Amino acid sequence: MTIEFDNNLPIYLQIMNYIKREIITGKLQPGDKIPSVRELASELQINPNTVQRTFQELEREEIVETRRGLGRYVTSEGSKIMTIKKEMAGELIDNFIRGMRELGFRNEDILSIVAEAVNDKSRESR
Amino acid sequence: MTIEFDNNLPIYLQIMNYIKREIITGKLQPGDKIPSVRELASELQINPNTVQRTFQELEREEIVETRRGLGRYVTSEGSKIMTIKKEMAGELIDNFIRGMRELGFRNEDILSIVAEAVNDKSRESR
Amino acid sequence: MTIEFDNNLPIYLQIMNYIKREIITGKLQPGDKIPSVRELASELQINPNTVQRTFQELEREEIVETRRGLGRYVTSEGSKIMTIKKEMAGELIDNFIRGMRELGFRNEDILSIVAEAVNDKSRESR
Amino acid sequence: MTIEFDNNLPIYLQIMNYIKREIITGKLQPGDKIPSVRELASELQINPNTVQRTFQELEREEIVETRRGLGRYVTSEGSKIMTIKKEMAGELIDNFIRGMRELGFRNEDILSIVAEAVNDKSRESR
DNA sequence: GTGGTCTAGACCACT
DNA sequence: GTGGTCTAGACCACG
Repeated sequence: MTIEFDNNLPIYLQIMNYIKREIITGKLQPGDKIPSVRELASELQINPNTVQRTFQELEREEIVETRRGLGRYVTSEGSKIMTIKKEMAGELIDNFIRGMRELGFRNEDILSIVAEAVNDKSRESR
Repeated sequence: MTIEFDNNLPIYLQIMNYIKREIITGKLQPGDKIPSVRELASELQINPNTVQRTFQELEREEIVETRRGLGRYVTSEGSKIMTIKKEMAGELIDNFIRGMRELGFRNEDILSIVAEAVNDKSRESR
Repeated sequence: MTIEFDNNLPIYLQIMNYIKREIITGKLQPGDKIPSVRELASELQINPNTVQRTFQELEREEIVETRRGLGRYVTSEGSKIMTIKKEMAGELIDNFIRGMRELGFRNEDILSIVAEAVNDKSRESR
Repeated sequence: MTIEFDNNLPIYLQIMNYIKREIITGKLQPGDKIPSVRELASELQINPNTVQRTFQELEREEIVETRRGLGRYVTSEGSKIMTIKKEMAGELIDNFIRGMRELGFRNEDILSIVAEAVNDKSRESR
């Protein structure tokens, strides 16, 4: 596991997003154990405090839960996962459409631009 | 002119975006004078230094130019405007599509979601 | 007469330098009349105050002198011209050599670089 | 570390130049940590904002990079250093030669003047 | 501890 | 009037 950090976004948010994506795409399943703070910190070469903060936030969002003395686990509540996915997608799309409208694009423009981009970029996907 | 400030983004960036949008949508034309630092600061109820920062960055992006002792003007190079629009739109769409892909959406999914969202939100547009 | 203004240097200094060069290279001779403030201002499309300032400074440096009711003239004292030339050249060379030394260049380096540059740039001269 | 400030040039530019020279002459190596904003500000007896401005500009020129919460470091890309040196030297020499030409000096004149000045000033160098 | 942003207010050079 | 720079001091997020 490696993450290329983007300097503009707090590291803890980048890790949060990374873990959420792992869950959404099924690489982390509900009930799976996630790495300990120390493990993850040394693996990613970052400060344990930062990892700690990541997990705190994930817990606040009820995506991860602590089992005393056993470690942290992905919430076993499967419905939560779909909720996260919808939330993240909803945010993405809202941002996008609001931004495009502010630039003066109309609905048809937006649709055709997306259509083009989606195909154009299919080469880059793996 | 009023801007509702969003606390998560630096004010100077929000003003930058605001002005870029004014240019893109034609409310500010190439060669137009933009407000002075002091004017805009008092209008927006913010510190002149913050406005100064905004203009400095816009100048670095060659969107605005200073004429000594006279004030600042939108760059008279019309071609710049299309460039800005494309840059801003490109960034929006890249972010969006990358994000959706990371969430596991496929091209068809993305397209249909956008189609739906665009119509759904047409009420809000004016 | 036209000058392309460089935004980093005050306009009045740029005009001063321009006039000094005209004198040094003999295009303006000692005793020649120079244009009036209004003439020069309208020719260069700048504020008369700026031209006024230029002339004031040139007068302070005794390069130009006012003859009441007749206009301004290049000083008739020929020796002054050589002085100006030496001053300007001296400043240029001091700046240059100090700068190069600060960058760690040695005497030999400086000489060879200048030799190269001088030849390299002879194409551009007209 | 002390800098004698020249009143004609903005302080932040003088510090920028100072740091660039430190890097070029090898006193600051790629990857080295540079002083924190507060440190340098108190050392040079200037306002932290001024130092901040300095570093911001150096960062924009990719000479320095920020590691979040850790401090700022000289870019580890060694090639950048030669680029800076060439840029700075190129600017010096361009200014110099253009200036001398404008004063009516010919290539031979320039060369001999430099030769003389370099030797003349060798006393001051160390 | 670090840097990033912002406010308040000042002085200066330039047009 | 304009912008450019600087000081003084504050608050915040991040690691």
